[in-house]
Amino acid sequence: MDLYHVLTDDEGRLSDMDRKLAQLVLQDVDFATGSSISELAERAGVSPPSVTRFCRRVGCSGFSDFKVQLARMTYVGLRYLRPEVPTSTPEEVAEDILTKAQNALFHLHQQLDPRLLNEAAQILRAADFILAFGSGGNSSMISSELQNRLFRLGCNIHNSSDRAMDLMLAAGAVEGTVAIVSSMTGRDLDLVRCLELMRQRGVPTIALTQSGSPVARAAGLTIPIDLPEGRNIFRPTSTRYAYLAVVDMLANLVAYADRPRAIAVLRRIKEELVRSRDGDDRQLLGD
Amino acid sequence: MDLYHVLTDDEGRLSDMDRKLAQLVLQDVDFATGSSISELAERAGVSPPSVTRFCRRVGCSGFSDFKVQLARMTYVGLRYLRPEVPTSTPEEVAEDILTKAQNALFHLHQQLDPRLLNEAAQILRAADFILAFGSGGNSSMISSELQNRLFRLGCNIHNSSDRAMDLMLAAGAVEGTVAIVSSMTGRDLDLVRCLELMRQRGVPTIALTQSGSPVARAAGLTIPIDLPEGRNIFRPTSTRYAYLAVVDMLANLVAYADRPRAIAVLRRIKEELVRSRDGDDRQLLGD
DNA sequence: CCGATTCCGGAAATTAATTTTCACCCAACG
DNA sequence: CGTTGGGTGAAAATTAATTTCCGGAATCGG
Repeated sequence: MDLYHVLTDDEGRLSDMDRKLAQLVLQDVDFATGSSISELAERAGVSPPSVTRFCRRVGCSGFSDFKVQLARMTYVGLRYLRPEVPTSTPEEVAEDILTKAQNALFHLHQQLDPRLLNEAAQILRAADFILAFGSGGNSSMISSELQNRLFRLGCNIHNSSDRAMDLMLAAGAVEGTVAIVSSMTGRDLDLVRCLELMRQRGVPTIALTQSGSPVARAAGLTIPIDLPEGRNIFRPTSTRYAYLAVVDMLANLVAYADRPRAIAVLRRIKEELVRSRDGDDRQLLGD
Repeated sequence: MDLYHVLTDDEGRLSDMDRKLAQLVLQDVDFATGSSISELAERAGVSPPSVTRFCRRVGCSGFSDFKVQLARMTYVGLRYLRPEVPTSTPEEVAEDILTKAQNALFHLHQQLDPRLLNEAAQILRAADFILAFGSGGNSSMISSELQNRLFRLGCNIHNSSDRAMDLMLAAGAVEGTVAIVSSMTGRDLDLVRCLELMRQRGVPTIALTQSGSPVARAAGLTIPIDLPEGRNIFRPTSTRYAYLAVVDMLANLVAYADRPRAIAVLRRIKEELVRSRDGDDRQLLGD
């Protein structure tokens, strides 16, 4: 399924010739997708049958299928293969950012476990009160986004990006509270402390973070978001798209868990908005 | 080049049969990319040569090239074609959200004018002080994100999501100020008022909004973000990804406009962060 | 309304590409 | 040193794509 990983041969499954081909293909994906089997074979210095065999070994049904898979992979992964393209013109910057964002979403898709997501949504749904923590430019955006999305669904929620405040909130959490935290590095020790405090007191905790990190270990339920960091492609900047998508998903699932309530609240908010504007009702359809 | 638009036949350039084929292809891209020319021809009820001719007419060199182009296009646009998949299971919700987000990015890519982007970045770069406005759950995220990204690059910037405050800030803006506003609907009349106030006073204004909207008309420079709203696919929820990407691009371009300054500021911030954490230096590499 | 012309699509033939078969070589191992 | 297994390329076979050519339908002019 994941052609890219097969081609990079992480497991060493490929023979010498296969590796030569894989390298050639990765080096110039456009050529590979555009050429015929014999052109590719010639450039690689092998025979056409070898190319066919190669395609089979990497999991495709034939050369034609290989090209399609390759093309499908590239759109998302092109920059990933040649990461250090210097980006300086506005076109390049735009392309680069979009590709990285799409890459982040793509990888999220590959690793996401919907059951965990759903479990988290059910916990949030059942909460009397939700605390959303996350500090630093990136995670604070996520926690405020959680607040923004969930209050519309009838959840009582407060978000905080203030570490000192977080600790107090955590220490003072009463029964019925649920905490959801975000940390891209997973190494925010104040946050870990908050999670520990709350777990001791029986407050369910959900973390959006790197798996295996201190924050992940301290949380009751972790939704792991692990984007490859190789070659500095997945910096927080692009990782945010994945986090944001997870928030979107959680909000959707919470909404679906109790549609009537969500619809009722959304409608009230919408009415209020329409009243304060020039009849524009699009702003809030959000979900 | 842009296969998707040719296939949707916006210009009515295609013949009846071509349209039939285009529709079939769009309906089931997976089948089209996976099948042979005769399979596709049979399912469409046409002859293989017609398929070849069709491929030529839509700008490909042949059927094989067509499949590759299609595969390249698809990954991003797939769900757009079958939008009303009812989403209820966690898997479907996850898939749906990711696809919509990728769609939004895809469309942004298609319509974005990098020159405008660069122009905006240069204006921001030259500003003594930047005001970032945007209210409501979505645009307030964007304005706070602008603040978060640009202050790291050495820009003096303040963001506000408070309409009353916005008006005061606009009225009081001194020379050297630049305003950048975000409005997904473009119908925020308070924002329009702010823009008018500032333009009168010679304060350059940049808007991220729908083209042709009141906000767009009131702004000095508009970076249009028009995502198709048909069939409710591009609700604000997914449009945010596009807005966020534009912020990313602007931040990048501002940074590149004066690398030394950006690097110096980033380094200072990073040092501070590392000191306050357990040596984790990844959080801020942002760009 | 009729005939000619043009455009378009399909059948068959042609051509090109891919895949299979088969024979060979090299390396590893008995 | 021979044998066996894995892998390779040449050639053949097969399959797929494309071109050619012809026929039919629509259109326009008479």
